[in-house]
Amino acid sequence: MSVRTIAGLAREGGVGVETVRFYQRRGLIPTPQRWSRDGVGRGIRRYGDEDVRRLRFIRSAQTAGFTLEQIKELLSLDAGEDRTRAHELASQRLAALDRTIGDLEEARTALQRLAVACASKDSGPCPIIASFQGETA
Amino acid sequence: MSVRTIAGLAREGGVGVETVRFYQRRGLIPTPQRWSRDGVGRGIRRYGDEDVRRLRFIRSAQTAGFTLEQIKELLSLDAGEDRTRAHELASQRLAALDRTIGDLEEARTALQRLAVACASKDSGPCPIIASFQGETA
DNA sequence: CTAGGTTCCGTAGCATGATACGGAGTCAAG
DNA sequence: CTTGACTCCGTATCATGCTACGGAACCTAG
Repeated sequence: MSVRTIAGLAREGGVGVETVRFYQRRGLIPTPQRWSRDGVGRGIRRYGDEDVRRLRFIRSAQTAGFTLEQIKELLSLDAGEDRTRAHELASQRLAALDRTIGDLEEARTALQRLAVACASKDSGPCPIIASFQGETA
Repeated sequence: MSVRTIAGLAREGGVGVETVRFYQRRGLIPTPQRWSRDGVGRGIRRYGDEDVRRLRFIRSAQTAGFTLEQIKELLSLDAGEDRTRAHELASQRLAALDRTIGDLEEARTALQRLAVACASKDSGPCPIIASFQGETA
């Protein structure tokens, strides 16, 4: 497939149509010209594979923890020459991501402690707050 | 230390005073009675160690990905008898957390690919979007 | 050529988690 | 017993990322 409407783009990107529009308003995705084959009306906008790639990149970058503003910058960098800036953004995010993953693994430990503590059939409350004590946090 | 004002509580919990108030309004932290030694005015509220523990628990639980609403439930469960519900909440979050950690590790790989790709001194744009392709997503 | 599903677009509203403001009350040091 | 910092409280505002609405234009199948 090579050309699609906004609904197709949204579907392939795994988001809703309104989300695509939202990204367009924020300047993350270009708003192509409206186009009609027969030249009668103003037509509707059509999207290509490049738009799908951009949209998917946005979702991935979000998972990596970039804000939409940063993603916007990354997208502009993708076309530019500023390797330094791109590297800087990536490194910073990588460091932050490692901290986050560490925090999450710590949280995971506490959560498992909690799950175990509340699994037994003993009566009485399970120590929810206490399960989260003793963290490096 | 055993008794403190809201500013002390906030400091020990690592949050701002307004955040403590916010949690009180949401019912996550109790609002103690106002108290004045000399019985003249209406006094101010004082907070104990238990409040500090609750506040710290809230921050930890947030890291684990619970929403404030869920944390509110956990806090009420901590005093109650419903081990089943507590276990359920913990298990669900644990599963979600594992998914998140997995996603983040995938993102980390992509990010590292990006950092490496943009580290070389070659001229020309570095393939930011392309660095995020080929994920399991 | 028409019916009804899409698209377009501006604007409004929502969910979450804070953060700020302002004025009156309270406290503690000097 | 004043002064300056802190507290209290209601209400307002913010930041992020969507999600919804409504009416006119557009497109396509029958």
